Amino acid sequence: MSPTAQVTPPPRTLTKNEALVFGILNGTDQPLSAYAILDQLRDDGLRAPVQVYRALDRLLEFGMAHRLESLNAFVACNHDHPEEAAQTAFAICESCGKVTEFTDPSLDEYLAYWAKSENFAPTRTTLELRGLCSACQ
Amino acid sequence: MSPTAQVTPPPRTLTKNEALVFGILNGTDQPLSAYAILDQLRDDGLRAPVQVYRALDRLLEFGMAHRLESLNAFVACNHDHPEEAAQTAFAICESCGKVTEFTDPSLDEYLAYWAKSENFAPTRTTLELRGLCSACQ
DNA sequence: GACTGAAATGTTACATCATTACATGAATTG
DNA sequence: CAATTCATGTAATGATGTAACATTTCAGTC
Ligand SMILES: [Zn+2]
Ligand SMILES: [Zn+2]
Ligand SMILES: [Zn+2]
Ligand SMILES: [Zn+2]
Repeated sequence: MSPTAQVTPPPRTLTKNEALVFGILNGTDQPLSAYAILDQLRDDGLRAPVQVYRALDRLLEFGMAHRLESLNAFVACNHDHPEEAAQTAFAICESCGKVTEFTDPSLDEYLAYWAKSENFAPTRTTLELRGLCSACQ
Repeated sequence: MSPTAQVTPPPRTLTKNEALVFGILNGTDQPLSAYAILDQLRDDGLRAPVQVYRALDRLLEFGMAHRLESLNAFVACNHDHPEEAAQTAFAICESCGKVTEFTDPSLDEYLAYWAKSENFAPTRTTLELRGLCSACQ
Protein backbone atom coordinates (compact mmCIF):
# COMPACT_ATOMS: atom_id res chain seq x y z
CA MET A 1 0.00 0.00 0.00
CA SER A 2 0.88 3.62 -0.59
CA PRO A 3 3.91 3.06 -2.77
CA THR A 4 6.28 5.89 -3.52
CA ALA A 5 6.72 5.00 -7.16
CA GLN A 6 6.56 2.07 -9.49
CA VAL A 7 10.00 0.55 -9.74
CA THR A 8 10.94 -1.43 -12.80
CA PRO A 9 13.13 -4.01 -11.12
CA PRO A 10 15.77 -4.79 -13.76
CA PRO A 11 18.25 -1.93 -13.68
CA ARG A 12 20.09 -3.40 -16.63
CA THR A 13 23.39 -1.82 -17.43
CA LEU A 14 22.95 1.86 -17.83
CA THR A 15 23.22 3.56 -21.16
CA LYS A 16 25.84 6.23 -21.68
CA ASN A 17 23.64 9.17 -20.75
CA GLU A 18 22.03 7.35 -17.85
CA ALA A 19 25.47 6.55 -16.47
CA LEU A 20 26.63 10.13 -16.88
CA VAL A 21 23.61 11.53 -15.07
CA PHE A 22 23.77 8.94 -12.34
CA GLY A 23 27.46 9.65 -11.88
CA ILE A 24 26.76 13.31 -11.22
CA LEU A 25 23.89 12.61 -8.83
CA ASN A 26 25.81 9.93 -7.01
CA GLY A 27 28.81 12.18 -6.55
CA THR A 28 27.03 14.63 -4.26
CA ASP A 29 24.64 14.66 -1.37
CA GLN A 30 22.99 17.78 -2.73
CA PRO A 31 19.79 17.77 -4.72
CA LEU A 32 20.47 18.93 -8.25
CA SER A 33 18.13 20.38 -10.82
CA ALA A 34 18.12 18.91 -14.30
CA TYR A 35 19.81 22.05 -15.56
CA ALA A 36 22.51 21.87 -12.90
CA ILE A 37 23.19 18.32 -14.01
CA LEU A 38 23.27 19.43 -17.62
CA ASP A 39 25.81 22.14 -16.82
CA GLN A 40 28.12 19.53 -15.34
CA LEU A 41 27.81 17.35 -18.42
CA ARG A 42 28.50 19.91 -21.14
CA ASP A 43 32.06 18.67 -21.46
CA ASP A 44 30.74 15.17 -21.99
CA GLY A 45 28.76 16.31 -25.00
CA LEU A 46 25.34 16.85 -23.52
CA ARG A 47 23.67 19.91 -24.94
CA ALA A 48 19.95 19.86 -24.22
CA PRO A 49 17.73 19.48 -21.16
CA VAL A 50 15.75 16.68 -22.73
CA GLN A 51 18.81 14.47 -22.70
CA VAL A 52 19.02 14.83 -18.95
CA TYR A 53 15.30 14.44 -18.39
CA ARG A 54 15.25 11.24 -20.40
CA ALA A 55 18.03 9.75 -18.32
CA LEU A 56 16.37 10.92 -15.11
CA ASP A 57 13.08 9.32 -16.13
CA ARG A 58 14.78 5.97 -16.35
CA LEU A 59 16.79 6.35 -13.18
CA LEU A 60 13.52 7.11 -11.41
CA GLU A 61 11.94 4.01 -12.94
CA PHE A 62 14.87 1.92 -11.72
CA GLY A 63 14.62 3.40 -8.25
CA MET A 64 18.16 4.71 -8.56
CA ALA A 65 17.14 8.34 -8.12
CA HIS A 66 14.34 10.30 -6.58
CA ARG A 67 12.64 13.53 -7.45
CA LEU A 68 12.12 16.07 -4.70
CA GLU A 69 8.87 17.79 -5.56
CA SER A 70 9.34 20.69 -3.21
CA LEU A 71 12.67 21.57 -4.85
CA ASN A 72 12.17 20.52 -8.46
CA ALA A 73 15.40 18.65 -8.03
CA PHE A 74 16.80 15.14 -8.01
CA VAL A 75 18.98 13.00 -5.77
CA ALA A 76 20.56 9.58 -6.10
CA CYS A 77 18.88 7.00 -3.93
CA ASN A 78 20.81 6.67 -0.74
CA HIS A 79 18.71 4.23 1.15
CA ASP A 80 18.26 0.49 1.36
CA HIS A 81 14.64 0.26 0.43
CA PRO A 82 12.80 -2.56 2.14
CA GLU A 83 11.68 -5.52 0.06
CA GLU A 84 8.16 -4.32 -0.05
CA ALA A 85 8.13 -0.93 -1.71
CA ALA A 86 7.36 1.23 1.26
CA GLN A 87 6.71 4.84 1.74
CA THR A 88 9.87 6.86 1.32
CA ALA A 89 10.21 10.17 3.09
CA PHE A 90 12.88 12.81 2.69
CA ALA A 91 14.36 15.21 5.20
CA ILE A 92 15.94 18.14 3.40
CA CYS A 93 18.25 20.53 5.19
CA GLU A 94 17.58 24.10 4.12
CA SER A 95 21.04 25.15 5.21
CA CYS A 96 23.46 22.58 3.80
CA GLY A 97 21.15 20.86 1.34
CA LYS A 98 21.77 17.40 2.71
CA VAL A 99 18.97 14.97 1.97
CA THR A 100 18.17 12.02 4.20
CA GLU A 101 15.81 9.28 3.11
CA PHE A 102 13.84 7.27 5.56
CA THR A 103 11.09 4.72 5.60
CA ASP A 104 8.98 3.42 8.41
CA PRO A 105 6.31 0.74 8.53
CA SER A 106 4.23 2.73 10.99
CA LEU A 107 4.03 5.58 8.53
CA ASP A 108 2.92 3.19 5.82
CA GLU A 109 0.38 1.73 8.17
CA TYR A 110 -1.01 5.06 9.11
CA LEU A 111 -1.36 6.20 5.51
CA ALA A 112 -2.85 2.88 4.46
CA TYR A 113 -5.29 3.12 7.31
CA TRP A 114 -6.33 6.63 6.37
CA ALA A 115 -6.62 5.70 2.69
CA LYS A 116 -8.82 2.74 3.51
CA SER A 117 -11.06 4.75 5.79
CA GLU A 118 -11.55 7.33 3.05
CA ASN A 119 -11.71 4.78 0.28
CA PHE A 120 -8.85 6.60 -1.42
CA ALA A 121 -6.58 4.47 -3.61
CA PRO A 122 -3.10 5.96 -3.54
CA THR A 123 -0.64 5.36 -6.33
CA ARG A 124 2.16 7.65 -5.27
CA THR A 125 3.03 9.62 -2.19
CA THR A 126 5.26 12.59 -1.59
CA LEU A 127 6.55 13.21 1.92
CA GLU A 128 9.22 15.85 2.31
CA LEU A 129 10.38 17.52 5.50
CA ARG A 130 12.20 20.79 5.20
CA GLY A 131 14.26 22.07 8.07
CA LEU A 132 17.69 21.92 9.62
CA CYS A 133 19.77 18.80 9.90
CA SER A 134 21.56 17.98 13.11
CA ALA A 135 24.83 19.47 11.87
CA CYS A 136 23.25 22.80 10.94
CA GLN A 137 21.37 23.75 14.09
CA MET B 1 6.20 20.38 16.03
CA SER B 2 6.36 19.74 12.32
CA PRO B 3 4.21 22.63 11.21
CA THR B 4 2.97 22.81 7.67
CA ALA B 5 3.57 26.50 7.29
CA GLN B 6 3.82 29.61 9.35
CA VAL B 7 0.41 31.19 9.53
CA THR B 8 0.11 34.90 10.16
CA PRO B 9 -3.08 34.83 12.19
CA PRO B 10 -4.78 38.10 11.25
CA PRO B 11 -6.40 37.55 7.88
CA ARG B 12 -7.46 41.19 7.80
CA THR B 13 -9.80 42.13 5.03
CA LEU B 14 -8.33 41.06 1.77
CA THR B 15 -7.03 43.53 -0.75
CA LYS B 16 -8.59 43.65 -4.18
CA ASN B 17 -6.18 41.24 -5.82
CA GLU B 18 -6.12 38.90 -2.86
CA ALA B 19 -9.93 38.77 -2.94
CA LEU B 20 -9.97 38.13 -6.68
CA VAL B 21 -7.50 35.28 -6.42
CA PHE B 22 -9.20 33.79 -3.40
CA GLY B 23 -12.54 34.03 -5.17
CA ILE B 24 -11.26 31.94 -8.04
CA LEU B 25 -9.65 29.36 -5.80
CA ASN B 26 -12.65 29.16 -3.54
CA GLY B 27 -14.99 28.67 -6.47
CA THR B 28 -13.59 25.30 -7.45
CA ASP B 29 -12.41 22.09 -5.87
CA GLN B 30 -9.70 21.78 -8.49
CA PRO B 31 -6.11 22.79 -7.93
CA LEU B 32 -5.23 25.70 -10.17
CA SER B 33 -1.87 26.90 -11.38
CA ALA B 34 -1.02 30.56 -10.98
CA TYR B 35 -1.35 30.97 -14.72
CA ALA B 36 -4.76 29.33 -14.77
CA ILE B 37 -5.86 31.77 -12.10
CA LEU B 38 -4.43 34.64 -14.10
CA ASP B 39 -6.36 33.58 -17.18
CA GLN B 40 -9.58 33.75 -15.22
CA LEU B 41 -8.76 37.23 -13.99
CA ARG B 42 -7.84 38.92 -17.25
CA ASP B 43 -11.26 40.53 -17.43
CA ASP B 44 -10.71 41.93 -13.97
CA GLY B 45 -7.63 43.76 -15.12
CA LEU B 46 -4.88 41.40 -14.06
CA ARG B 47 -2.15 41.15 -16.62
CA ALA B 48 0.97 39.63 -15.12
CA PRO B 49 1.82 36.46 -13.21
CA VAL B 50 3.51 38.39 -10.45
CA GLN B 51 0.18 39.91 -9.48
CA VAL B 52 -1.22 36.46 -8.87
CA TYR B 53 1.87 35.19 -7.10
CA ARG B 54 1.83 38.15 -4.72
CA ALA B 55 -1.77 37.48 -3.79
CA LEU B 56 -1.06 33.77 -3.41
CA ASP B 57 1.88 34.45 -1.12
CA ARG B 58 -0.40 36.30 1.25
CA LEU B 59 -3.20 33.78 1.09
CA LEU B 60 -0.65 31.12 1.97
CA GLU B 61 0.56 33.24 4.91
CA PHE B 62 -2.99 33.61 6.13
CA GLY B 63 -3.61 29.90 5.81
CA MET B 64 -6.40 30.55 3.34
CA ALA B 65 -4.78 28.61 0.54
CA HIS B 66 -2.26 25.83 0.12
CA ARG B 67 0.34 25.04 -2.45
CA LEU B 68 0.47 21.51 -3.82
CA GLU B 69 4.12 20.89 -4.54
CA SER B 70 3.57 17.84 -6.65
CA LEU B 71 1.30 19.78 -9.01
CA ASN B 72 2.74 23.29 -8.89
CA ALA B 73 -0.79 24.38 -8.14
CA PHE B 74 -2.89 25.96 -5.45
CA VAL B 75 -6.15 25.25 -3.64
CA ALA B 76 -8.27 27.17 -1.20
CA CYS B 77 -8.09 25.77 2.30
CA ASN B 78 -11.00 23.46 2.81
CA HIS B 79 -10.30 22.14 6.24
CA ASP B 80 -10.85 23.18 9.81
CA HIS B 81 -7.30 23.24 11.00
CA PRO B 82 -6.86 22.30 14.62
CA GLU B 83 -5.86 24.99 17.10
CA GLU B 84 -2.30 23.88 17.12
CA ALA B 85 -0.98 24.13 13.61
CA ALA B 86 -0.71 20.47 12.78
CA GLN B 87 0.61 18.55 9.87
CA THR B 88 -1.67 18.91 6.88
CA ALA B 89 -1.79 16.20 4.27
CA PHE B 90 -3.49 16.23 0.90
CA ALA B 91 -5.11 13.46 -1.07
CA ILE B 92 -5.27 14.41 -4.72
CA CYS B 93 -7.43 12.48 -7.17
CA GLU B 94 -5.64 11.99 -10.46
CA SER B 95 -8.93 11.46 -12.25
CA CYS B 96 -11.24 14.23 -11.11
CA GLY B 97 -8.70 16.52 -9.47
CA LYS B 98 -10.53 16.67 -6.18
CA VAL B 99 -8.29 17.56 -3.26
CA THR B 100 -9.00 16.42 0.27
CA GLU B 101 -7.11 17.85 3.22
CA PHE B 102 -6.61 15.90 6.36
CA THR B 103 -4.72 16.15 9.60
CA ASP B 104 -4.06 13.61 12.26
CA PRO B 105 -2.29 13.81 15.59
CA SER B 106 -0.72 10.40 15.14
CA LEU B 107 0.91 11.57 11.95
CA ASP B 108 2.29 14.60 13.75
CA GLU B 109 3.49 12.39 16.54
CA TYR B 110 5.23 10.02 14.21
CA LEU B 111 7.01 12.79 12.31
CA ALA B 112 7.94 14.58 15.52
CA TYR B 113 9.30 11.33 16.87
CA TRP B 114 11.38 10.69 13.79
CA ALA B 115 12.64 14.26 13.73
CA LYS B 116 13.68 14.07 17.36
CA SER B 117 15.44 10.76 16.90
CA GLU B 118 17.42 12.20 13.99
CA ASN B 119 17.86 15.58 15.60
CA PHE B 120 16.25 17.13 12.54
CA ALA B 121 14.39 20.40 13.10
CA PRO B 122 11.55 20.60 10.61
CA THR B 123 10.09 23.92 9.58
CA ARG B 124 7.74 22.79 6.88
CA THR B 125 6.37 19.50 5.66
CA THR B 126 4.83 18.38 2.43
CA LEU B 127 2.66 15.28 2.41
CA GLU B 128 0.71 14.60 -0.73
CA LEU B 129 -1.03 11.39 -1.75
CA ARG B 130 -1.85 10.94 -5.41
CA GLY B 131 -4.39 8.38 -6.44
CA LEU B 132 -8.08 7.85 -7.03
CA CYS B 133 -10.80 9.22 -4.82
CA SER B 134 -13.71 7.05 -3.79
CA ALA B 135 -15.91 8.42 -6.56
CA CYS B 136 -13.40 7.67 -9.30
CA GLN B 137 -12.51 4.04 -8.67
C1' DG C 1 -7.16 70.20 2.00
C1' DA C 2 -1.95 69.33 1.30
C1' DC C 3 2.11 66.57 2.83
C1' DT C 4 4.13 62.31 3.72
C1' DG C 5 5.28 57.49 4.20
C1' DA C 6 3.76 52.81 3.70
C1' DA C 7 1.17 49.41 1.30
C1' DA C 8 -0.70 47.81 -2.83
C1' DT C 9 -0.67 47.60 -7.61
C1' DG C 10 1.13 47.80 -12.33
C1' DT C 11 4.67 46.92 -16.11
C1' DT C 12 8.52 44.94 -18.26
C1' DA C 13 11.82 41.85 -18.61
C1' DC C 14 13.94 37.82 -17.40
C1' DA C 15 15.10 33.28 -15.03
C1' DT C 16 14.09 28.55 -14.35
C1' DC C 17 11.88 24.13 -15.21
C1' DA C 18 10.00 20.75 -18.55
C1' DT C 19 8.10 18.82 -22.96
C1' DT C 20 7.03 18.17 -28.07
C1' DA C 21 8.41 17.07 -32.56
C1' DC C 22 11.35 15.37 -35.49
C1' DA C 23 15.97 13.69 -37.21
C1' DT C 24 19.92 10.65 -36.84
C1' DG C 25 22.71 6.76 -35.31
C1' DA C 26 23.60 2.22 -33.20
C1' DA C 27 22.28 -2.35 -31.88
C1' DT C 28 19.29 -6.46 -32.59
C1' DT C 29 17.05 -9.82 -35.11
C1' DG C 30 14.81 -12.65 -38.54
C1' DC D 1 20.97 -7.28 -45.31
C1' DA D 2 16.48 -5.17 -44.51
C1' DA D 3 13.39 -4.26 -40.71
C1' DT D 4 12.71 -2.97 -36.22
C1' DT D 5 13.78 -1.04 -31.95
C1' DC D 6 16.22 1.66 -28.78
C1' DA D 7 19.23 5.43 -27.68
C1' DT D 8 20.72 9.81 -28.86
C1' DG D 9 20.80 14.47 -30.91
C1' DT D 10 18.73 19.11 -32.20
C1' DA D 11 15.55 22.84 -32.27
C1' DA D 12 11.76 25.00 -30.74
C1' DT D 13 8.36 25.92 -27.48
C1' DG D 14 5.53 25.67 -23.31
C1' DA D 15 4.96 26.22 -18.30
C1' DT D 16 6.26 28.07 -13.92
C1' DG D 17 8.30 31.67 -11.08
C1' DT D 18 10.99 36.13 -9.85
C1' DA D 19 13.59 40.74 -10.04
C1' DA D 20 13.59 45.49 -10.70
C1' DC D 21 11.43 49.50 -10.85
C1' DA D 22 7.41 52.82 -11.64
C1' DT D 23 2.93 54.35 -10.26
C1' DT D 24 -1.19 54.55 -7.54
C1' DT D 25 -3.86 54.32 -3.28
C1' DC D 26 -4.66 55.31 1.26
C1' DA D 27 -4.11 56.47 6.19
C1' DG D 28 -2.12 59.55 9.38
C1' DT D 29 -0.61 64.17 10.24
C1' DC D 30 -0.28 68.92 9.95
ZN1 LIG E 1 15.73 5.69 -2.24
ZN1 LIG F 1 22.39 20.81 7.21
ZN1 LIG G 1 -6.10 23.95 5.00
ZN1 LIG H 1 -11.82 11.55 -8.24
